[in-house]
Amino acid sequence: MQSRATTPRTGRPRSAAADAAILQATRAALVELGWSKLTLGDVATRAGVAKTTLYRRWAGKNELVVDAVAVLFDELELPDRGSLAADIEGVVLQFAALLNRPETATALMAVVAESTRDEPLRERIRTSIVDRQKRLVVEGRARATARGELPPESDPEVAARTADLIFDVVAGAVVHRTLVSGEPADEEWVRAFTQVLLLGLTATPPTP
Amino acid sequence: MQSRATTPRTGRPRSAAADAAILQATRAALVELGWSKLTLGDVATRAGVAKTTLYRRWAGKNELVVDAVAVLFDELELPDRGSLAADIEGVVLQFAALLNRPETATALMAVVAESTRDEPLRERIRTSIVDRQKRLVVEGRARATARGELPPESDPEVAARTADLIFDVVAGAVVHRTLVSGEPADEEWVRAFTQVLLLGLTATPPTP
DNA sequence: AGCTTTCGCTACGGCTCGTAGCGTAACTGT
DNA sequence: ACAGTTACGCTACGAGCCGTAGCGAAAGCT
Repeated sequence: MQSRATTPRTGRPRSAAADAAILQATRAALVELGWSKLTLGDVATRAGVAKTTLYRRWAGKNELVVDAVAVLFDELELPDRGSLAADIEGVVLQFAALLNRPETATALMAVVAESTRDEPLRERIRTSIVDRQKRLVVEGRARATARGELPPESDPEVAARTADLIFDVVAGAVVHRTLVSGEPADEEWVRAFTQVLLLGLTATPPTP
Repeated sequence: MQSRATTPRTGRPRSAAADAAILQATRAALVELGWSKLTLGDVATRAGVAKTTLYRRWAGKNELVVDAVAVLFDELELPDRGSLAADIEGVVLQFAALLNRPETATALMAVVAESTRDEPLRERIRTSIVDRQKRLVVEGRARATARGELPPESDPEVAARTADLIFDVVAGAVVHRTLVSGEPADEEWVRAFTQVLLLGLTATPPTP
């Protein structure tokens, strides 16, 4: 049994430096050119790498860009700000700042568009990008439950569904606000959004 | 003063039938090929029109696809289901069904991606697609206010900001759920989402 | 050493783009 | 009816990018 089925044990190893150079060149090209005008030949030239090398590692533009952008989502953190409301506001602002970077916004929307007709690509997006964000939701809920701000969830299946719902609402709202509506997710907006979300999760229905 | 500054009164008029054929061919090509493999030459052939005719009316792929898809968003309606919750559920399900059509999802994400580097395109999307959806929010709130389910809003500026917030939350959540998370916005999900949203908008904060 | 895999480089056919040029069709005003 | 104006279909073109093939050299392992 070998450590990785896809990695041969013999022959010249793949250059890790080339990998890093290609991904960085991809991000730079995204900033300058955007999605549609980005060409793999250009990326190869920027990275100081032959075009054939690029095609040996990635099947096409989609896969390359997903990998190039995925690491940016690792920057998201969940600093403990003392209350659930403050935590949500903090992570939403971080996410909004990430979407303000031109390479992130363009790349994310473009690959999602392509993924509607490409199931493997969708799976790649899910594992490389979506799941890295979703952990923040789970973490935040656990922290709030420990604080006593949220009632403890007994049924794990219900908890998972609720986490998915929160995740889609938060990420979707920020993306739609910044990219579709084209208006900034500034502090004022984030405060109003957080209030609605928090109320929706914790409040008791008004008694008539 | 002439009716339209861009329409000359002399010469051969542009064929309205060609316009319709081109837009329909664009939608058909989107379904079959998706965004990246869609070529304008192919669209022209499908529509039974010369490629040059297509370029005389649209600047490129982006503009063409926006116009081809915009009309689909006119199908959205706000049937009176008797309560605000039911109204929201209804329109969210409609929107989810619209996003399940392959041409809508692919096209919407792709043009949004391009619009991050193209201000005129963003404006075109806003007037052609976004504003057509936003009217539903305004309409629904007015109806709910008349029913007494929502308190009347005195400050029109606050009302506008709230409408924008609701719109981004609703549309964003549905888009993110179906396209990014890749799971269906079925009735169960819609009910849970509506409950959170409605509670967030109407409930009073819990007294400790 | 010998073997294996990757690398850089060059070159290629194929496709799409967007435009130009031409003759013809459709409509308007005199 | 006739001239003027604009849109149309068609063909052709240079340019650019795609993705692959073939080669010799480099870099590792046994």
